[in-house]
Amino acid sequence: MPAASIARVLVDSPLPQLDRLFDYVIPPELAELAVPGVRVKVPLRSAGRVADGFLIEVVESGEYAGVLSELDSVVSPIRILAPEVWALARKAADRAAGSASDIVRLAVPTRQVRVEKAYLADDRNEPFPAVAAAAVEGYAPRVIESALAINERLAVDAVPGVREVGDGVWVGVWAVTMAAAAASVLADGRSAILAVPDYRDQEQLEAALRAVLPEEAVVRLDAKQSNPDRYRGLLRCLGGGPLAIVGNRSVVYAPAENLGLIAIWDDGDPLHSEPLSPYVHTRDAALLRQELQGCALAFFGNSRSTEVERLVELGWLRSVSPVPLVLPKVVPTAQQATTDRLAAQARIPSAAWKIARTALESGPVLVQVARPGYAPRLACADCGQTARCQRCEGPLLQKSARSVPACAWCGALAVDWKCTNCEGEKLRLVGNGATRTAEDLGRAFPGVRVIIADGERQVLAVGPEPALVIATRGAEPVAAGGYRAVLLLDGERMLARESLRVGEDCLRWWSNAVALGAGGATTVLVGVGGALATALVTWRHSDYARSELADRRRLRFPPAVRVATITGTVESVAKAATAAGVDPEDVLGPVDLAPPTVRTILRFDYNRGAEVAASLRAELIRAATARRRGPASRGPGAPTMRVRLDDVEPFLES
DNA sequence: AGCACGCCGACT
DNA sequence: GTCGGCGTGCTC
Repeated sequence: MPAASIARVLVDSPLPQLDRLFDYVIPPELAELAVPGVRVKVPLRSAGRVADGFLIEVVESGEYAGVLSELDSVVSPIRILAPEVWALARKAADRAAGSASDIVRLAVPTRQVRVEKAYLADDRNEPFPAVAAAAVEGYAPRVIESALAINERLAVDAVPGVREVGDGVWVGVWAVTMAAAAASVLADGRSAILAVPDYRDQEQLEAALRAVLPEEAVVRLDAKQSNPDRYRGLLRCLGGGPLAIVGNRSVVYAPAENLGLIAIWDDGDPLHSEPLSPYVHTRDAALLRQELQGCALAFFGNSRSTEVERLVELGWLRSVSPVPLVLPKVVPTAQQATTDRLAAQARIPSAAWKIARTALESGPVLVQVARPGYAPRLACADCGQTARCQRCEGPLLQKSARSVPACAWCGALAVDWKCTNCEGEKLRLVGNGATRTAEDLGRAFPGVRVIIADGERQVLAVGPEPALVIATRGAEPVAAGGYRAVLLLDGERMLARESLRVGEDCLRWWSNAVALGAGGATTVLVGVGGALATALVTWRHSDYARSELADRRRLRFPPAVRVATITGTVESVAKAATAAGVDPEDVLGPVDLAPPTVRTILRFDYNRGAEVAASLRAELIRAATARRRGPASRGPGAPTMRVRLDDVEPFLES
């Protein structure tokens, strides 16, 4: 054993100026425990103050010229931060101009002492079962399996539809495909990481995995779990055998043994965008990890994001489509006044009403709407001005037919409401929420059961019996046997959202609803035409993504370019923008947010990414170190500078 | 973040 | 000649 080794330690602190490794002498009594990956405590700055950290590496001689302190203690012998996860954290943080410890915090949940003790005491650790490969169906034979075996990177168009994977349990075919892909990797003795945006997808994927893998081969790591459960899952990953690790966004940082595949479902879903600094998107973390570890990588989706399409065009990802192609039947219908009495009652085109009526004879029908509640907006009955809360100016809405209108922001009931414009006292309902649509449809289809599924009333699955299922976008339940028809009612309203990504988002919402239909089911897209309707009807998602990406290139919008959003004082933002050295034409702003905060957006090409991120990072450290400098940035009111790279919605507020 | 170091104004 | 103001900078 060498006389005095040095431990290089990552201190667990969000401060940008501490985001590097610190050297400590390993005292002889800790020599055996001090190995890479363990949690440690180290003295920092003043004697007596200890900070938590992770031991990253043990070296013979460090670069630090000064006098070294001693490692205080090793918290636990478990090497909880795997070396490849550390490498990923460092790389992801650098790309996002953030701190590696912020990523490590996502990767390693807080320590659970009891869980750890139980794990260490239990040396008969669960065995890792042998796994048989399941064929990936719906594509050319063995195309996906062979690609995964040689660590290819794929963009896979999902097969629309649903399938039964257990006793009355139905899931999207995509989940069956991903489970089979995972099984083929596990059968090869390698692990698979499977990332899904939300718990509804998670439930489906887990059900599909249970059908092809033994229970002990599946580990879940998701935000809905309790901390001890997550920690137990993480320890299980360290066990040494091949596993399918399922979870949402931060599962991409799981310490998978012998990683063979990272698979991501529906990468366009905004839930894949990490809301915590440094805001690294699951897709980007997966791409970095694939490069570092050389495993297979696959993006699965019913639609295609412009980001994935860009990588396909670059040749970084290979596009794989189902064989034979599965084309759902989609009919666009104009939002026209109808002469059909019952259809008029339901406020839907008569064609849609007729299709729904026929379909309801054999099973459930899905109706997708944009908003929950009864009336999403209220207006003055006399002058038409949007009604606002008299206390806080928030918009009024009505939750059910007989409830009193209330403020969407503060919840205050709008009693004794008076129009600020014309003194009118009567309110008029504007627009239809899911509840109101449900009432209207219920009247138009007497005797049919109506089920409402939205954020408040979550329904994961419905049976094969005839029923009208009214769901807000993204909250659609899976129907046993698939829906016999799908009505996309609020397309026009969904498109009215002001966002760079509206088209892409709408196509994703609609496609995910279409994919829940049974084979042969008809989807009616109401009130939408043009390129989006064409894309849905032809089911050529890559064509749409390609033309969308071409538009973004023309306008220099992401993902054709990368963007950095900088907020802070006028001076700090201007300084950071200048230091980044991007073309003046690519500096957008500054625009005023809440004074004295301003925001500037920088655009830059991918090949300049590392450079720009490093320069913004340096500026952040400077701003954090030299706080309270000029009189303008003095005091606690001065906003701290913030940097966010590759925001999904860079041109919108918040 | 904390906390020490350091360079100018009022004091025994 | 010294005590202490807080502005500045570092943390192995």
